[in-house]
Amino acid sequence: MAKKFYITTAIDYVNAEPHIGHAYQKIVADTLARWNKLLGVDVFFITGTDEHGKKVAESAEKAEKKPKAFVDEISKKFKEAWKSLNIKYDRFIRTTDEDHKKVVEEFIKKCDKSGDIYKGEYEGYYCTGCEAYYTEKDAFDLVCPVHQRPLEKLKEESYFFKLSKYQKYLLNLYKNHPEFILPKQRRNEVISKVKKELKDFSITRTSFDWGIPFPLDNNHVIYVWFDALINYYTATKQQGKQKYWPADLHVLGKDNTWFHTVYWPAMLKSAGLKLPRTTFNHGFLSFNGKKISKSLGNAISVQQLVDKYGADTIRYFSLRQFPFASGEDGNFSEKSLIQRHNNELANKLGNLVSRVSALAEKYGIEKSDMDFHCIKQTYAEVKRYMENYELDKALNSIFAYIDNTNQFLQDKKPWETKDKRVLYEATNNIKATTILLFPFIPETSERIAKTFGFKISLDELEKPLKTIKIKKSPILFQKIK
RNA sequence: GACGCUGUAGUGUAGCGGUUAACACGCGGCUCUCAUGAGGCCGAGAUCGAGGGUUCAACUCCCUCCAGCGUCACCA
Repeated sequence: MAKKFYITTAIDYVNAEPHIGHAYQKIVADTLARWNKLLGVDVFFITGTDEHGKKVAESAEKAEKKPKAFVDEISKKFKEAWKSLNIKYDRFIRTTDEDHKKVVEEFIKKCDKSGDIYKGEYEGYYCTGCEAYYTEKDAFDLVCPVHQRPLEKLKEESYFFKLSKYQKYLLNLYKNHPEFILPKQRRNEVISKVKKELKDFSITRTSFDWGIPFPLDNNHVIYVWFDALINYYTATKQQGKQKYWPADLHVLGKDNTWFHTVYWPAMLKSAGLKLPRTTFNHGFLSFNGKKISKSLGNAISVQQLVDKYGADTIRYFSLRQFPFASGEDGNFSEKSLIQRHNNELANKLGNLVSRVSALAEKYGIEKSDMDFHCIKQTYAEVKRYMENYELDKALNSIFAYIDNTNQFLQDKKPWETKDKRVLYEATNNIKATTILLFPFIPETSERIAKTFGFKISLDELEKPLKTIKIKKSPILFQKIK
């Protein structure tokens, strides 16, 4: 039986439209999913939207829409954005999906059976003007930052999850499974915080009703986070998908780290379910040097970007520019994107395909006993990088190989010698390059494969190419500016 | 404030005990002409944040300092 790989992205909160920050995460996850598929692994890849909670209810109200109509609309935009970027997921899960609600209810009952849910009082600082609670961090001097008036200390009935009970369990988990929290610096942060103190957390609300009803008490709805995390489990409860549980990799932003590395494993333990293998907590992107912020209104839409630059350019740039594995923040600058598009995609890859296909059309290709050593080596390198989430380095390796092929051509001068075997070799190199590039820039890879008539599959990597008639490729990447 | 991370050519990064300190872009020169005014070759450019220490040997380990950044739970 093939090895399985269950990969998820965070599900996005639908109080605003998708921006490049959301897209970055999906691109990485899609590339990892495609890479594993290429390796012959049985992959299950999900993404989706998180649609409950107070903020969504408020945003809907502002837009003068019913919550459901509102989330339907925004959720659709996320779906469209991922389609335009060729994010090929197996399920797009929404927390308003019927099966999800059922699974969440069952999940809570299981936690209750374990004795981890109790009724208590949620205490916080409340502003009647905002109708919201503030933490002491947000509200200096316990004064509402919006209304500038003192906050009231209020109590509200709420159900709690016994997180405190799992402190030792979690610390053990981090110790015995260092790969549970990647990258390393995030792990350190979590460990030191968990060591300090772990408080139980409130899992229900009564002040609004846009949420899944709490199965143990109908006056309450479930707090969004508790409901949202369970989506990963829900997706595997579908027919035939049970075999994928637990997740092998949760890809998420560092703002979600605490929930995925503390709440989530404790919840799963409580419900008697297996834990995911790895959570990868990546950094944030800024856009042209500025923080992406809904309030600043500078969140450029994914659709706009794709229209402007093309899906593969966005994918390539996102994966090549930022050292994903480091977990550091990065700056998505259009200037750098254009540079990389022109130099790397157009001049190196695009031009190589163009020159080789033109030569092959003119002179033809003829099978030769070529050496696959370099191809094997590049593949091994790329594989190693991919295992470590070093997508930028993997691309660098592939492009070094493209440089090699350009050098090889310069050296052999097939336009003078008309040596069909040289062209055959160059064509094979392009084939290898294309196969390795497929997870990163699928659309372009497919176009190249069509020009040279090969299948995108690892089996083809070292197989000799069929000597079909080749026609000059259309331009793959038009230069920008 | 607590804890943690980072500081390497103009820019983005790699290296993490012994390298002529690497790669990409950018920059300067030369060159081919099959190709998207693309490609190839050569070159300039870094006393590896500062100061101590450990070591036969430090960008690489330790300490101090300076600078920047991150996390600090109900924010998807």
